[in-house]
Amino acid sequence: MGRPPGFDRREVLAAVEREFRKNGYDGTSLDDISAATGLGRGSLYAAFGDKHALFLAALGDYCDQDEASGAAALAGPDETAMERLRAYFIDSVDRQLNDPEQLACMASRFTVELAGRDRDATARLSQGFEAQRAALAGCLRAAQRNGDLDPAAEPVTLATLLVVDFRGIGSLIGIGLDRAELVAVVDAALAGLPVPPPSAAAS
Amino acid sequence: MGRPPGFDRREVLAAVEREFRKNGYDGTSLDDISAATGLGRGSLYAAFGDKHALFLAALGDYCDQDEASGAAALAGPDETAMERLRAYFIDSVDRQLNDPEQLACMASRFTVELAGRDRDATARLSQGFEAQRAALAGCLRAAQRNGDLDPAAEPVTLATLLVVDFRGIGSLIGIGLDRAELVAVVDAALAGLPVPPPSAAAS
DNA sequence: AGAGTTCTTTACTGAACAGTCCAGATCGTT
DNA sequence: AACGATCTGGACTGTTCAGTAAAGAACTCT
Repeated sequence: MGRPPGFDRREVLAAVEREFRKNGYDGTSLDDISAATGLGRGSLYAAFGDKHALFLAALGDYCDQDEASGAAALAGPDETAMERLRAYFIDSVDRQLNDPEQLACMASRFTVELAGRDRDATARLSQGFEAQRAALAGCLRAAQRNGDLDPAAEPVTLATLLVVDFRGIGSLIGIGLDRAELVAVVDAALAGLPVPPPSAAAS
Repeated sequence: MGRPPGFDRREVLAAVEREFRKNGYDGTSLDDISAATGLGRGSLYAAFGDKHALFLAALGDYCDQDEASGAAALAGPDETAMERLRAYFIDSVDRQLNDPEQLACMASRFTVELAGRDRDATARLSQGFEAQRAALAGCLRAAQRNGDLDPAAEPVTLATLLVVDFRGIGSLIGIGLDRAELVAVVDAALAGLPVPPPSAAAS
C-alpha cells in the first residue's frame, strides 16, 4: 500500500516541541523545524498540517507525557507523600538546570505567550494545569492522611499555590538563580504548608 | 532650533510596551507599533533606533516605573508591613484582571520569552527581579521587627519565594482562574510565611 | 519674514516568511 | 519484476518583515 513514513512521529514531535520551546511560536520558522527534524516542508505539511496544527500536535504530545510523568511521580503511599512532593520540585529544578539550553518548561512558556491569543493552545494548557493541580492535590491529601498536613486545609487551594510555585520557579530559572537558591526556595515553599495543630498530634 | 517632536516620549513608549506585551517580541511588527503609536517608521527609527533598541527602551521604561511603584507600595511603617504585603499582591491581581486584554505582566512575560536569547533584555529583567526581591525583603524585615514574622527566617529567601509566587500568579491568570481563587492563593502563600515562635511572643 | 534645523511621511529594498506543488524516490503488493 | 500508492525534498509564489532614504512639512531663532 505505498511507501511507509520514514520517520517516527513521536521523535519528530519531540524535536518540534524543542524548537518551539527554544524560540517561541512566532520565533520559530518552518525552516528551523525542517532543519531540526530533517524533514522537508512537504513532509511536515502532509503529516501534520500547517504550522499551527503542527504546534498543537507537539504541545499535546508534550502535555500528555508531562501529565503522565507528573501523576506517576506524585502517586504512592501516604507515608512518603511529602518526600514525593519535594522530589517532584527538585527534579523539575534539576531537569531545567541540566538542560543544555536551560529552556523554560513548555507549559510555563506558552501559558504566558499564548494566553488570549491562541484558543486551542490555551485550552490544552488549561487542561494540563488542571491535571498538575489534581496530581498535587492528591499528594496533599495523602500527606493529610499521614498527619503531615493540617487536615483542615483545603487541598485544592494549596495545590494551586504549589502550581504557582512550580511555574514561578520555572520562569525565574532563566535569570540565573543558582541551584542552592532554588532549593532553598523550594524548601521555604514546602515549609509554608500548614502543619497539623499540636492538639491532634499522634504517631 | 528646528521642529520639536510631535509626541510625548513616555506616552509612545507606553504604547510600544503594550503592543510588545500583547504579542511578544517576535509577534510584534513595526507596522503594529506604527499603527499603535500613530508614528511612521522613520520617526520611530530616528527617535529610538531599531526594533531591538525600541523594545529595550520600552522595557526599561516599564521596569523603571514598576520598580518605583513596587518600592513605594512596600515601604512604610513596621506595624502595617504585612498589610502592605497583601495589598501588593491583591493589587497586582486586580490590575491584571481589570486589564482589558488581561495581559500578563511585562516582567513575567519576557523573562520566559527572552531568557537566554536576548542578553540586554535579560540583564534589565534581572535587575528588575533584584529590585522586586529587595523591596519585598525590606518589607519582610519590617514585619520581623514588628513581630509578625519569625526573626530566625532568612528574609531574602522568603522574598525570593514571594517573587516566585508573584510571577507564578501572573502567569496563571491567563488560563482563567477567577478572582476568588487567586485571592485564596495569595492568602495561602502569605499564611505560609513563618510566624515567630510562641516563646518569643510579646506585644 | 526668512533661513536653518529638525521632525514626519511615503516609497523602496532585500531578506525571510508560510504555504503549495510537482517530479522523483521508495516501498508493499501481486 | 512491474505496478500503484505513498512519501520526500526542492523549487516556487505571494506576502510580510525590518530597515533605509529622500522629499516635504513644521517649528524656532534671528
